[in-house]
Amino acid sequence: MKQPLIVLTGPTAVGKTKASIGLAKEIGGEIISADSMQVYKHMDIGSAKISSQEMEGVPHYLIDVLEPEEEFHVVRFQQMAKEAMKQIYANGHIPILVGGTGFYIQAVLYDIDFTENKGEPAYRRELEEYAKIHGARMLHDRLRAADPKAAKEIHAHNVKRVIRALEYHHLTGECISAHNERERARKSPYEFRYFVLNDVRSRLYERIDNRVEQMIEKGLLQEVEALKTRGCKRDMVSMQGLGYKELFAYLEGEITLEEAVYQIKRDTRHFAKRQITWFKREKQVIWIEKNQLDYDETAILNAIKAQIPFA
RNA sequence: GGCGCCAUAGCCAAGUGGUAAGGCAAAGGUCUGCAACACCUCUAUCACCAGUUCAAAUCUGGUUGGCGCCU
Repeated sequence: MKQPLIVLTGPTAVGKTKASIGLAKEIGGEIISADSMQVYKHMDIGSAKISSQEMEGVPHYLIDVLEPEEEFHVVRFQQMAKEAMKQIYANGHIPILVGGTGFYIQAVLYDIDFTENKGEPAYRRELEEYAKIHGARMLHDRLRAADPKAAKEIHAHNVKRVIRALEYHHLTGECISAHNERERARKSPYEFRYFVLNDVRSRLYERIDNRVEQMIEKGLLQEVEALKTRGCKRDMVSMQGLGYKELFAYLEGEITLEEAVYQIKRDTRHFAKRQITWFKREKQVIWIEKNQLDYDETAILNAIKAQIPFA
């Protein structure tokens, strides 16, 4: 029999955290964060990290487990999440995957296979160099020679993805297009329910703007300053986070504080939009529209619970 | 009251006789080892009216609105 798994996601600032606590308490769940920034210590304000008070005793995994200098990516997330799930099942509880990183959710939900290659930094660097010297077009031509199907699917300007496709081919001898096709057909090994909490766009954007203001008031700038003093560099994965990269630019004198705040709001809205696009494409998702439930927390919880037969 | 300047998409903004650049915002989308990343698609008939001309956002006259200066 398949193991149960609940996914609770939605665009940033929609209210996932709050709903997740209510849900966990009702069904005896434990929470695994599917968030690429909340894993990092010392990044509390900007990542809108849940506080221990807010956890209300519900066990949380993958929050505050890495230093900002450490690298984090899907593969690592997948490993850690699977481990956490094992623990939760051992506790006799239901894992609830909560967070806004759709890619990460997909990786554990469908147990996507990433293990085939270890990566070869030298080759990757060579490709980056090549792109810099000869341009994205030429790099894309190389991909066309190696994996024509992938070349058709990946836009030439998208250097990052082109490099990965080339790297994959170099490392495995297989086309990444073939790999993707195979993985796409995968069925989830879990008995899952995938909830997407959503709200009216204008309302969501308003919440985002307000939340950014609050972050600034709470001292986001000081948080970023501390990270900078600590030695964090802009090219670190952790410093790509919303709020961090913009304030970093401010601290280095590239933009004014006002511009930085404007950009954080704008980029966060863009992010929310991209998240929604992602969830629209995912199969078997259950949309929970807050406005249709009159923004009533109990109603939202009940709507979710009603879809969970195994709870 | 007089004189001068201006009026192009939600915002900024090119174009000064040949059939509306660009940027931002908004919207839609891609994504299978950096994903809070990276990338793609996409929005106007030029304040209004009349005239000149084969042809006007571009020239002329008027109307309306805004800005500046003067009395």
